[in-house]
Amino acid sequence: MGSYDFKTIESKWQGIWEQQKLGVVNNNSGKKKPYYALVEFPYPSGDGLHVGHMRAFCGLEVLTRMRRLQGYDVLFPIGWDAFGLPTENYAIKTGKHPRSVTDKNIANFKRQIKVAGFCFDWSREIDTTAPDYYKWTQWIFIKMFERGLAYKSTTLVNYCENCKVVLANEDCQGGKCDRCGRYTTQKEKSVWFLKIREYADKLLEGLNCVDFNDRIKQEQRNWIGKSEGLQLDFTVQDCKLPIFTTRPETIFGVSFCVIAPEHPLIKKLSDKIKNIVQVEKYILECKQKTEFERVSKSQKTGVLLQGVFAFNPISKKNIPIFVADYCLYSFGTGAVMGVPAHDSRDCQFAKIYNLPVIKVIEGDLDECYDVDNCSKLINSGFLDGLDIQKAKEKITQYCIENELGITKIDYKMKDWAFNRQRYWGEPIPIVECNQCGFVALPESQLPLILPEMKKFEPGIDGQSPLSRLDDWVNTTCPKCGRCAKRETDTMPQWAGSSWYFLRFMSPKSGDSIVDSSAYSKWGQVDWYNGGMEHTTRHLIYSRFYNHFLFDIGIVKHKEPYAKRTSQGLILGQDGEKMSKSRGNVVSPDAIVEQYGADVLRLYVMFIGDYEKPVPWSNSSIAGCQRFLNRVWGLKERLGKGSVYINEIIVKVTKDIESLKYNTAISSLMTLCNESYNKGISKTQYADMLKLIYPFAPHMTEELWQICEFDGFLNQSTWPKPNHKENEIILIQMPIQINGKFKGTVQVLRGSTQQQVKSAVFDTALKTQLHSIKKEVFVMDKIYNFIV
RNA sequence: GCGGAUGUGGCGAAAUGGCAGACGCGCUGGUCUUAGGAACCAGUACUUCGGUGUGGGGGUUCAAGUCCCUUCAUCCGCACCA
Repeated sequence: MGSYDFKTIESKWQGIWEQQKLGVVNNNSGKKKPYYALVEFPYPSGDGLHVGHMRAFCGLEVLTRMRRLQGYDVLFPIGWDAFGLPTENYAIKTGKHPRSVTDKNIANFKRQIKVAGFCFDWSREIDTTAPDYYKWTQWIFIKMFERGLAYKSTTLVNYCENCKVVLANEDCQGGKCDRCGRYTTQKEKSVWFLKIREYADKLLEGLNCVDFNDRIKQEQRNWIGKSEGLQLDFTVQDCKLPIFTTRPETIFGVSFCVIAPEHPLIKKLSDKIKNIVQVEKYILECKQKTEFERVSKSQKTGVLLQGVFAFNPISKKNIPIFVADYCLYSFGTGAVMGVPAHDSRDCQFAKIYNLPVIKVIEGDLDECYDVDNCSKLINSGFLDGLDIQKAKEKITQYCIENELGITKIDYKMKDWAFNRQRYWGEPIPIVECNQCGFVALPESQLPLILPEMKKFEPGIDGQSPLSRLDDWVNTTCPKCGRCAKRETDTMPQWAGSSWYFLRFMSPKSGDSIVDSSAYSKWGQVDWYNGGMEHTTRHLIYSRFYNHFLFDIGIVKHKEPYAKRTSQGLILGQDGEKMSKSRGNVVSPDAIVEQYGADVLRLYVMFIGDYEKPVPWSNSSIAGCQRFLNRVWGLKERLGKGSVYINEIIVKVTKDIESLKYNTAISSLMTLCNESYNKGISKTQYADMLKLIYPFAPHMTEELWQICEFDGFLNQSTWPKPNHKENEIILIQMPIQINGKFKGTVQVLRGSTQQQVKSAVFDTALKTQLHSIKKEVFVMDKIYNFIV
């Protein structure tokens, strides 16, 4: 059996599909059910597509190929998330313009996607760097600005010295810059923020009505990090010192207070703090610590504020105050009540400074951080004897009634630091006017085009390149007409990708972000697949954008994506993450060249559990090639015999719906092997080709034509199981004695207990079945005799 | 520390509580070939051939990889969040 000529066949069918406009879907073709499948549009890097993209795209490619045969109108678009640092850095390094670099990279990506046979709707291709696209990215920013959701504020922000850019918390998780890996520093800067925190609860609630896997939901919940507690006012001299706690019931266990180095109280009390020189020195040391040093939970440090005390309004005691950098200014009130008996961090700190440990919850351990909820309060005045929950309620109520505190909710998630001091991004459409303050450009002035620049290196001291264009910077205020200056920073890369799923519905709409009839056809994305690494970045940002657009009446669904899945990484053959430096990168181009697109597609779907990481194997891929060659070879043997295909139809359909591509393919392999043994009819072969088509569309289309089946395979219909009446299906039924497997008997499917029993008594097992105590029979599954 | 997962052959893995290891790779032997990194056929967990085997230990059940308890190990995410 020879192999098929994949090169000729694949380019032939790619040409035909392009002519047929196979991926193109019309917004007005009313009757069919719509289905919107979305894969994350790629960042067109200079390295080209890697096999990870193939896996990410192929999952929904397979689904959409099936959906079209099932009679859906399928929207499966693609575009380019093309603004961003790597392109800009590469352009600076090579002296090219990011536009030309981007265009070249896009052309390469497009070529690679096409030779892999993906069936995207190219008529809807979008590019976030195109002015008619980023017009709307800017428009959304203005809408947020108008509603007070975009504001500028001077505060400490994450800054990467290497990339010379301010970063959002999402861009430097673990304190490291996403782009270059370097630890970021904290810098005081004037920065645009989006009030994503205002949407924290909506983002949490929204998770309850979408079909995301639990891992994704949980990571998002953790990232948002909601905590509910009590904000309670201690007093220091005449000043209030609000502290935030989720454990108000431990209030009688407080033996000290800790405030963050940035806390304003220190300045306020500076003349009363006796050791202010020492305190200021400590604060300076904290500022000079790198993020790494600050975050690593080494020995806790701090300095006592001498001469001042905090008054605990509940226990009426005065307690010492420390400044210590384990207390974060960015969370709660920047001040903590120290309860060393019931908090491990406070305990560590108390040990260093010999502070009293007051136990207020009964328990065997010296330090009981994790007490169970039934434990009773002790040493706690009017809370004594209550369990933790009751005590919590009572103290909270007491504080509110006596106006000592309020219940408060805080989030780990911070507002989104939104501007970048770099060139290759969307200009922020705001001017600053001495008279009117910050003023948004009117919609008629959008898009605000990114001006041409020859030299666009980041400026010294974090100045944006655009600030060097005096002609561009100096403008007039749209409100009062006086002189004004443009904002010179650009938006982060996440801006353009936060709403792109909407643009695909009507990519050319000139007068609105999305055409309303197009929106009413497609609405939510039915299934969105992308990388796990975007869970607390793009996925959260785009949900935020959509909730906002819902609130201003642009979209009708609160949540943009009904279902979200994430493919696992494809690792190198060595089991390590693919990277150029390790030299373990597999290029899809090389695989397509050697094996063809169908084999590559089939293999990335067969390689393992779709949602788990899996190492690439250069030898395993040959199995997929053999399989396709065997399917090819079957065409010579049609009509001689018959094979059971109904179960396979059901299984493949179900498996494709539920990300179990590997088992779908393995059952097709079994079918193929059986067809060689038992023979296969022409109609069964037609069904088989349909089932393989989503994975290996080129070869199956060719076989469809060779076998002279009707029309094109891509226009046929997805097979349905065809159960013939009185079809005789024999099965091997396992027989157990005392729960141990003893052998099988061949019976008709659906045989009754009596029928199976008599079959068993026709075998040698009969001799072992003397005094039967009990029998367990499950039709078509098992017969267990207890003797 | 918190959260989420995952532990099954040499490898990737499969199994609505019902024959553990399907399917594929690799490996062993054979057929056919000038040749084999082609194709085909047979075999491939361990075994003292009674059985034993899904990280370890308990339990529920006629029946456990699967459910419950416990323990160990690995991976991922967040991480001094009060």
